[in-house]
Amino acid sequence: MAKKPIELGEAELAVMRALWDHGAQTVREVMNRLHERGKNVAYTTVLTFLTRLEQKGVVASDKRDQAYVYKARISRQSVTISRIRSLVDQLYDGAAAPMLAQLIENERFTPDEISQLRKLIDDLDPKHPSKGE
Amino acid sequence: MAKKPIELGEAELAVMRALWDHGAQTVREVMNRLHERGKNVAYTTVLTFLTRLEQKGVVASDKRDQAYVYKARISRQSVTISRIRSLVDQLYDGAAAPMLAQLIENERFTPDEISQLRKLIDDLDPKHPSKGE
DNA sequence: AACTTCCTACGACATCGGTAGTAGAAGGGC
DNA sequence: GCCCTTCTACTACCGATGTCGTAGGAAGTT
Repeated sequence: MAKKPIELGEAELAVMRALWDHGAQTVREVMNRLHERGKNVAYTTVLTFLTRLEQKGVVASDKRDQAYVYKARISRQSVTISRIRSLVDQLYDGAAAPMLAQLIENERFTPDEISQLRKLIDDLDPKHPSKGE
Repeated sequence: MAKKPIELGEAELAVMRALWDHGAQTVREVMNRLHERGKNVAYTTVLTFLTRLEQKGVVASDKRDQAYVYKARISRQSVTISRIRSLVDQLYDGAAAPMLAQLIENERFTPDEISQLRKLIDDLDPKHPSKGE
C-alpha cells in the first residue's frame, strides 16, 4: 500500500515551521516562535498541536529536564513535495509541466530567481548542461 | 482588505475539475463525471457541493429546462496560483524559487516539456531572449 | 509546609468538509 | 387523476482542525 499521505492543517504546519526553522524546542519555545510570527495562540493550543503531530508521527518528543522537547521527524521538503504532488494530481492529472508553465507565466520572479530557474531546467536537460561558469 | 483566499476541500476541487474539464453541467452530469473518475458519490452529495460552491462564489448556476446548470466562476489557473502561493508563504516565507527547485528536482519531465519550459523562462528574461521567431 | 510557577493530561466546543437521507415540488406518461 | 422520475431544499452526522480551560503533578522560593 502507498504510504498514507499525512494531512497537516494550516496551524499544524505553522508549528512544523517553528521546528524546521529553529530546531527542536519545548512547547513554550514553539509558542514563542508562533507569537513572534503574529500567531497569538495559547500555550495549551500549542501543546495540543504538538501532541497531535506526535500521534501522526511527524514529530518526536524527548523529555529533557522539566519539559518535553519536540523535534520534526519529516522534512519541509517532503511536505512540499507531497503538497505539490497532490495539487498536480488533483488539477493536472499528474502532469507537472503544465502546472509549472502556469506558475512561470503568472508569478513575478526576480532576475535572480529567473536565472536560478533556468539553471534548474538546464540541469534536467542533457543537451543543455549549464555546467561551467 | 485582501481578497479572502477561498478554501476548497479535496472533494470540492474534484467537482470544480468536472466543470473545468467538461464545461457547464447539471448536478447529474457532474455526478456522472465523478463516477467516471471513480468517485462514487451520491447525487445529493454532489448537489450539496455545488450549492456550497455557489455560496462560496466559485460557481454560478443558471436554470435551464428542468435543472440548474452550474458553471465555474474561477479558473483552474487561479486555484493553482493561490494554492502554490499559500504553500510558498507557509513553508518558504514567500520565496518561490526554493520551492520551485524542489518541484523541478522531483518531477519527471519529457525533453519536450523541458524545452517548452525553457522557452517560457527565456521569455521572462530579457538577457536571454528566446531568439527571434 | 505553603505559595507560585510551569508542565502535561483531558475534555470541551465550534466550524468545516465529506457524505447522504428524506421530503416535497414539478413534469411526463397512461 | 395517479404514478413514476427527477430536481432542489433541508437536515443530519461524523471526523478533522483550531482553540482553549481546568485539574493536578513537580519543582523552586521563603
